[in-house]
Amino acid sequence: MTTEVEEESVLRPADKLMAASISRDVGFLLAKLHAAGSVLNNRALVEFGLKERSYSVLALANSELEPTQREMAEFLSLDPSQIVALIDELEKSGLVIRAPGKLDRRAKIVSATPKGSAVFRRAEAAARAAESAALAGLSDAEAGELKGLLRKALWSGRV
Amino acid sequence: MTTEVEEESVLRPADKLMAASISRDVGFLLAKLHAAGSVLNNRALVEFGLKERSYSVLALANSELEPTQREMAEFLSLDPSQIVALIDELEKSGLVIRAPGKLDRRAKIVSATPKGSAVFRRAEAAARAAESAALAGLSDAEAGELKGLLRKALWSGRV
DNA sequence: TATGGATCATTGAGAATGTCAATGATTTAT
DNA sequence: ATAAATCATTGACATTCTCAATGATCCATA
Repeated sequence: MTTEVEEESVLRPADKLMAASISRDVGFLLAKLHAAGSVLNNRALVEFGLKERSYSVLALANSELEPTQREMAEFLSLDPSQIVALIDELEKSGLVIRAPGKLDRRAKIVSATPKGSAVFRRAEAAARAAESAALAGLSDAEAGELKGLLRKALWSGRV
Repeated sequence: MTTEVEEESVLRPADKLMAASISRDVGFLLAKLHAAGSVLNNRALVEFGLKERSYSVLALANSELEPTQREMAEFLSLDPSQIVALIDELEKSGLVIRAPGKLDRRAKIVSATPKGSAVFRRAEAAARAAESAALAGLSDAEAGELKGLLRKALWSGRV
């Protein structure tokens, strides 16, 4: 997520490397598209005091699913200790609260405060716009297909 | 890329969070699939002394495209200084060499040594297997579609 | 109902990565 | 010729990753 994203769709020198075999590697393509999207995402989220990571935590907290921190960690592919830090931040900002799990008091259920919900709704709109920008090369139908394929790859048997 | 990847396709507790709005976010899906794939990739590459990063650099060096370090940095979405470190490693292992650019002697063209090519060929096979595993939920046709959509999103106008 | 082992959030340490500014060598533009 | 720009490199610093240890709580079983 280092290099800048060009506003214009200019033919850049490095694009000659598209011919290399690595550019048929899905892992590489995922990383590159994600990197480009992250720049746009973080740029869109900064006005809400959020980054991609804290945004995704807030999104889960804002759901009605009552996620525990551990569930968040697994779902977001992060270490539990990273979730602690992210939630500390969000809690300090008054966007989420921790509550002991109902069945299991070791676990902590994270939920958005009214303020957190309000911020999330606005941030979500900004994130959607950033996503559109990142997928500008695709039609709406293609973007939908992409989403569907990614979801299927992740949760094929389990959906 | 923290949490382990399950071998079996078991329904896990955190999967309930699929219902959250964030799981319709392409950025999130890209990150998650990439994280899962990275685990498999790095596991497959370790026997060659490579990681995902050094593998991708070696792949570019192994092409006939004579990439400069700067082109590699841009193409791989990395900072030029990270490329320096990666190539230092690969060069120390005798897998690549630096040569001054023909037109521009400031630039350095990185290319694979015969040993580097040999290692790459074997690593590539392992990486392909890892990719298949990461995309086990998709048919071959779907995997191809996914690849095509990712490439189009990245290089729409410029292909 | 007690006890041992497992799982939760949390902390902290150290490694790996990301980010950025400064440098000398070269190129490009004037 | 000179000035500005670009390349690889270095080094400093911030962020993120990874892992092991801890106290609290849960679960299984004797």
